[in-house]
This record gives sequence, structure tokens and C-alpha cells, in this order.
Amino acid sequence: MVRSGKQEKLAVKKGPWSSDEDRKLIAYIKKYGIWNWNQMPEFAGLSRSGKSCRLRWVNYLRPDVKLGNFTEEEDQTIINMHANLGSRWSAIAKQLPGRTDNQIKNHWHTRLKKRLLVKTSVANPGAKSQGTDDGKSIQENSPAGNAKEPATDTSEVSKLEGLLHVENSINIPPILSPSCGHWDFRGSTQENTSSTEIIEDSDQIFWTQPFLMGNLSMDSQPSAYIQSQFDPLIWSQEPLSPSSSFLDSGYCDSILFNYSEKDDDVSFLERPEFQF
DNA sequence: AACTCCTACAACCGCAGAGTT
DNA sequence: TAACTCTGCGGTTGTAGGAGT
Repeated sequence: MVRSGKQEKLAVKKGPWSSDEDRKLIAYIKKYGIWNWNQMPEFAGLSRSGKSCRLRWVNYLRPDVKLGNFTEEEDQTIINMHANLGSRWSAIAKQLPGRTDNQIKNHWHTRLKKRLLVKTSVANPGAKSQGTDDGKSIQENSPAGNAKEPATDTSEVSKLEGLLHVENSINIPPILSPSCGHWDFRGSTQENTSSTEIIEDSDQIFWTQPFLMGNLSMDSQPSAYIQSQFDPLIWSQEPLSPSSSFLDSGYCDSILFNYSEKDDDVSFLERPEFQF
């Protein structure tokens, strides 16, 4: 594809996102949807790479992202699915509405793997707990252990994990659709939605992206279902070329205003007046 | 109080695959 | 079919903050 050679790279900012950057990204996406991650930062007034914007949105700002501690049930699901699928985090994330692959990956590496290893050593007292990347357990069992240079015998880890392959598992629904974390615009969060409901819903709505708006730029015809979720005015807007700054929009101003009120809390976006 | 160590998680990087021309 | 862009994925790194000494 021949794309506009608009890849001139301004100084791209890296590192943690500021609340101001978050506000800009949220406001822009709420207004125009997702149409092109690479060009979006420029229109949104962000000195970030498209990749960075996407990551920030997908892993943190997206309204259906569930922040906070993992439940025991979620932990079990991750453990079970990891035993079956390995480190296919995106596939695992599809079974955990509201959780992102990045969250799950981090959670696995920082907590679940350790928990598994502890359980294993309890169940198999003979098994040495070396060969983990768990600095703490290494130290506990080997005073000379160096947490900064954890053992990296992943095959040993895999063996141990295999031991735990779970027979009492909760049911793992089949992966029926790539509808990871679709955004329920009707206002209810996925926390209130069972896996079954999600799968059924996914079959109907077919989308694979949390933001349908982005598909507009691909000449896709919105389904009746999707259309019913949006204000026709929004649908009729041209998402590709925001001719004026989004900051001129009263709509976005109100988003920014409310966001300021709440500092980093974006939960206000769930309020009815901010639903499309 | 000051320092070091450790944990948890946000963010980055490189790569692969899909889509478009 | 080649060339190019965009997106998504998995591995890895950086760092803030808490715990321990």
C-alpha cells in the first residue's frame, strides 16, 4: 500500500504518560474513534508514536479495562490456560473480559508463576526450587541465591508448571471469536457479563476491535446492531480528517473538564452523557 | 533517617502477519 | 508478486514505591 509519506518523525516522547497526554488521547478517540494509530498522535496533539498510543489505550485507558487485583477465579483461568496454551497471552486474555494480555503477562510473571512453584514444592518436597526466575524463592532456599541474576532454566519451570496441570479446573470456554475485550457501548461493563454472553454477543456483532469507529475508514458497513449503538451524527462524521482541532469541540471540552475533575480517574467516561 | 533490595507493572522493542497498492 | 504500511503479539526493560536492614 502506498501511504502518504507522512512518517516524518517528530521527536517522539517516551516513558510514562502524563495525565494531560491521557486526556488528549481519550478525548480524541472518543471524538473520532480509532482510524490509524500512526497518524493519530499528530491529530491528537501528542508527541508519541502510534504504537505507544495504542499500547496506552489498549492496556490502560480503554473503558472496559479492568484495573485492580485479579480474582481467584481469574488466577485459575490464567493458570489453566497457560498450561494448555503456553504464553499465548492474547488468547488467554480473550477468556478474561476486561483484562489485557499485558496485564495477564505481568501477573503471571510476578505472581502466578511463583505461586505455582511454591505449590509444587509443597506437593513434591523432593523437587528443588532452583531453576526458577523467582528471586524470592531462590533466596529462601539458597542463601547464596542472587535475585538480580535469577536462574533461567525455563525448561525446569515448564516441567514444574506441567506438574500442576490442572484437573480440577474450571471450565474453559472454547475460543470462539477474536473479540477480546470488546467495548460494550450499551453502558454495562463486561464485569457484569458472563463469558457465555460475551461469546454469543461476539457472534452477532463480529467485530474484533474494541472501537468500531475505526472500521469506518475501511469502508466497512456497520451492522444494524452497531448502528443502533451510536448517534447517527457520530456515524456520519468523517473520522479520517478531523478538519478542526478536536479541542474546539464542546464535547471534548466536557470530557477534558470532567477528566480534570477526577485527575487520573477516567471512570466518568462511563456516565451516560459520555456514551456515544 | 538513610540506604538497599525487591516487587509489580507500565512501557518499549523487535518481529511476524495481514492488508493494500 | 513485490514493496510497503499498519497492527498485534510476546519478550524484555525501566522505574516507582514498599519492605527490610
